[in-house]
Formats: sequence, C-alpha cells, structure tokens
Amino acid sequence: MQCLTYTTVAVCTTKIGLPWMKKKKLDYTWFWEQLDAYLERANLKHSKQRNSIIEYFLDLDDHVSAEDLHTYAKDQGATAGMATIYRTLNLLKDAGLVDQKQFSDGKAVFELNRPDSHHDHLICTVCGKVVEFENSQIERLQEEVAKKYGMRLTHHSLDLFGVCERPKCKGRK
Amino acid sequence: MQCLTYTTVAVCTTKIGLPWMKKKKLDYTWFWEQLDAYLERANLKHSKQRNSIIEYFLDLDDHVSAEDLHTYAKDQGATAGMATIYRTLNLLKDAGLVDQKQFSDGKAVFELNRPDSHHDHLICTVCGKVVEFENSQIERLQEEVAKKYGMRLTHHSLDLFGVCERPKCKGRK
DNA sequence: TTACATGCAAATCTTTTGCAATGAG
DNA sequence: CTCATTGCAAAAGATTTGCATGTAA
Repeated sequence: MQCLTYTTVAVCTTKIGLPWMKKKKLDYTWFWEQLDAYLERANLKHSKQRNSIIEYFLDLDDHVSAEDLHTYAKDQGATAGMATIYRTLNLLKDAGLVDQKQFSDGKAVFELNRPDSHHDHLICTVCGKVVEFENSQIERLQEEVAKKYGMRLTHHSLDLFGVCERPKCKGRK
Repeated sequence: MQCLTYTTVAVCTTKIGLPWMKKKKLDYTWFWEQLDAYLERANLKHSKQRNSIIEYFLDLDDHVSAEDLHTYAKDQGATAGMATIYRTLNLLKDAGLVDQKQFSDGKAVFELNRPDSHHDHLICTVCGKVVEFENSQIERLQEEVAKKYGMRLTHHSLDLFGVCERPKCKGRK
C-alpha cells in the first residue's frame, strides 16, 4: 500500500499492529530531551541500537507492537534482537514516554505518550482501523465520576468498538 | 477478611484478580437459560465439571482470571484442570455470557456480561481496588463521537486509573 | 576502566491443543 | 452407542532473563 500525501491525520491505517504509513514529520525534541533526562537519572546510556530502535519507533509513530518494530527495524537493515526491542520499549515505558496497551489480541501495543495530547480510540472490529479522538466533555465527566468515588485520577483508557462505514471495510478482523 | 452484610454494591474488593467477598445472592436464572439455549444451539453438553466451574465463576462474580477460578475451584475441593477452566471460560465467552478484559497485567480477566447493565471501571493503581460505575452522559457522548466518525458502536471499554483515598490504601500494586 | 547494553538461547508465563480415556444423552 | 468433555502433557506465543561479549563514558 502506498500513501502519497502526508497531510491527513489518521488514514492509511488498515490493521492493528502493522506498520502504518508515515504522517507528517513531527518534532520530537521534547521526546529526546525527556529521554536524556531519564537516562541520566537512572544511570543508563545511549547506544547505537537503542537510538535506532527508538527512531524506528518514532517513525512508525502509532500503535506499535514489539514484533512490528522488530520487523520494521530489520527491513531497514538494522540488527536488532527481539530482546533488545523489548528492553527498549520497557525502558521507554519506565521513562513514561510510551504507554502500553492490550487490545486483547494477545500482543501488547505501545504508543507514544505525548505530554500534551491524550487521545482515546475508535476501533473497527471488522477491518481493524483505529481512529484517535479526544472529547473534553467526556474527560470532564470522568473527573466528576472519580471525585464522586473519592479517587484522584491519574490516567484513563477509553476504547470504542464498532463497525465503520468505509466502503473498503469488508474483511475480517 | 469478612464481609458480614450483603447489601452494599462494590466494597470488599481489595485486589484485582483475587476472590472477592460475595455480594448479595443474585438470581442467575437468566444466565442458565441463556447457557442452555447456547449449548443446545451448538450441540454441546452439560457436564459435572462444566457446571461446577460455572457455579464457582458466578460465586466469585467479578473480575476473575483463569487462575483465580482454578484456585477457588480447588479450594472448594473440585478437581478441575486448568485446560478445562480455560475451555469453560471460552465457552461462556462464545455464548456471549462473559466479557474478557485485559488490564495489561498479562493475564486476562473475565466478567459476567449482564444483559441489562454495562459498567465501566475505576481502578486504584496503588491497592488495586476496582469500583464499577455507569454514567449515561458519558455513554451518550460516546455515541456522538462514533456517529461523527461514521461508526456504528457495538461496545466500549472505559477504565479510569487513579489513587483512591481509603485509609487502608497504602500498599503497592 | 567500569558498568551498562547486546545477542543469543534458555526460561517463564499464559493460553491452547492433541490424545486417550471418560461420561452425557 | 455416539460424540462431547476431561485431564494431562506437550505445544504455542509473547515476553523476560542469564551469560558471555561488546561498547559508551
């Protein structure tokens, strides 16, 4: 599949866990700064593999499984063992830079945890298309619910499952 | 821990995946009827183990992992292989009587899918306490979001994570 | 020079499956 | 009787870990 324009936001996503088309090139300095800070704090180091795995992860820039990343890295000619992929993803998780999610497909997917934008998911159960959305009214109601039960909210996870109406959507999950 | 009154709704839950205190005795005839219908439709049978595993599941009546159920069944003096536990839970899932959820702890938890009531979760990340809630305003907004993206909603999953304010809550996850 | 990082293989952990024996209808 | 169910052990799939070796600071 080819994606010729890089202006749209959440198209060209056809299957959970596969490498998506790249969107527009984003600025990740905030990411690398936070990473540096974390590595220093934890007495850890940069390394060739670690850096390149992370770059590949940022390339894919969406719901990425360890296997996706491994495949993609290899396709790009990198030598990256599965163990290192996992170790790197766990490092990013520890650094608070990615979130790990289970879409109950067995394998976990990791996504970039942007400091500013949180998003929820609309997932088509037929074709696997994932659309991200954000709804401040829902967020506000969540805070209300949490307060009502005496809980201080740290984060949340909202996934809406359904069937999308794209003409393309015919296949199986 | 003892729970002496059976009138409250979601207390006495201390840790994800452990047997909770029983709430008030509920009427599960709707469940058994639906199960019977499914077994007949699928040319399957009742059996001693299957029935007792299901009864234990209904006893626990909350977010139950296969291991929880296995342990509980053994404690009650039943002979139930892990494989049968899984097979039974998958059967209930196929019958549409339970939902499977992944709280990203590695192991899946199963919960009763009551035909009427859907609930979301408030989860304390420190002590693991789970509270169920329902908020019709949130549900309505979800429908709006789905419509906006051209999707027909079938179900959803909303988990709010935070720290609860119970005096008891001190431990680690 | 001193940890930390890597790759491989082996180990874990959860869940599924093959197979011979048992049991339900 | 026939076909589904069970238990065990083995298999499978995802993730982690031990260890010898390589490498950043």
